[in-house]
Amino acid sequence: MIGLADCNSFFVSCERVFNPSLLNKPVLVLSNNDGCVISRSKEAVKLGIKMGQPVFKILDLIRDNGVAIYSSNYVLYGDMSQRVMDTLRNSVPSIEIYSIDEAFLYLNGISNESLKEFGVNLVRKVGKNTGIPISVGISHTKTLAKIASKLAKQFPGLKGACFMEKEQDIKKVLKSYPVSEVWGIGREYSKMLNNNKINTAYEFSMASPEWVKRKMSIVGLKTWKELRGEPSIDFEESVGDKKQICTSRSFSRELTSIDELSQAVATFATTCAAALRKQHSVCSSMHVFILTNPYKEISSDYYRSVIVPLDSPTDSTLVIVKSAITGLMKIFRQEYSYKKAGVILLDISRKESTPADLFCGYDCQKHSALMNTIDDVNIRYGNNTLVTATQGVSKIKANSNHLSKRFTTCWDDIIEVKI
DNA sequence: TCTGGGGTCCTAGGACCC
DNA sequence: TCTGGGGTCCTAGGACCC
Repeated sequence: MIGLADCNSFFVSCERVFNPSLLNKPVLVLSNNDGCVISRSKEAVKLGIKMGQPVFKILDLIRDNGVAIYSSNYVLYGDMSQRVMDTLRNSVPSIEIYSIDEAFLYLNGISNESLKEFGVNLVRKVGKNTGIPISVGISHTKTLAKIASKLAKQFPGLKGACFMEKEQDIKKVLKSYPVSEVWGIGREYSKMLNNNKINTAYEFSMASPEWVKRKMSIVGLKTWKELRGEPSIDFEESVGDKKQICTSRSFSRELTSIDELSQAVATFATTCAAALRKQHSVCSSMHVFILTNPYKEISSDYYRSVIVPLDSPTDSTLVIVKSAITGLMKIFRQEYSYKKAGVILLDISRKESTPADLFCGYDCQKHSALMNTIDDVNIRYGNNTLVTATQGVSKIKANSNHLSKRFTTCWDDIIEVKI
């Protein structure tokens, strides 16, 4: 049997742990720049606030109902996530961390008779250890476990855990489960399926495998099999290396000068390079892109991007920043103002399996030593303590007007709270 | 005024090979 | 009239996830 543990309104729940007055009240956590809603408490959902909704459209609703709002505090959420995962890891044979707030549980060795009780106890244990409420779904496949966890949230009588085992029970659930809510079936496929008179998960599971494969590729076929109880999506215990590393941001205002844009792109490239080194990899090309504001009424839609090949595989911030700026110069146009930019590192491979390049054009060993030092300093004293000159010192600041403290990780914040 | 960010996998089609 | 056939590799774009 496979389980799925899913944190309820995770970001909101993290805020509540350190501010219990938020319990039972409508609370929102906002995206970067305080732009849109990315986590909602149950009470906020009841007010009709949608996931992804732009904040400026619901200001009245927020004011009239006393909704508490928070800027996203990823340092806090990342740390709380680790605590939840630690408890899960200590409670089952093995786990697969699927996202910041979800993990699949491998339940080998636990008898089916005790699984229902096991789920309820796990919910209690995580709540006690971390303060975070979770839901647990248990069934034959990952896709069915996902559905079970949704039911666990939906029906309070289940005490947070739903065990879905018997064929007739599963059939009954699938018959009233909208196909659009099945894991792996998004907006486009839902539309297509609905057009073909398939509205429930059960109807989908009754379609012919040939038809499903033709319309939805083998990915769709895997989902089809999983709904029928046949495990088809692998359990991955360890996370592999990333195959691409992306850093991109929207700006709080539109940027027009190449200097400001260069600073931003250099900063993104630097963040990417640090992540690259963290997984002991090198990259041999990158993608740089810039966008104007797509929501502006005067249509000036403008997306430009360029692939920059590197002379040899590298993990040097200096080389990566320089190449990113070279790319930016190729796509920048003076007559536009830009709302967003990003850098994606591509062609990533393990550093130790990449042969040294005799002709790389700079002193690789010196760069390596320098990068080690930069990483050490930035780990010890905080990100961006040591930066390249291109990044500049007057950073373009994101809007983040409702930020909570880094209660669990930052000494300055902790002291301030105590006082 | 104001609209997130970071990933994965699969397929079709083009370029190229002999 | 008729213009080979079989294969690989790469990339862009489309779908999905949280």
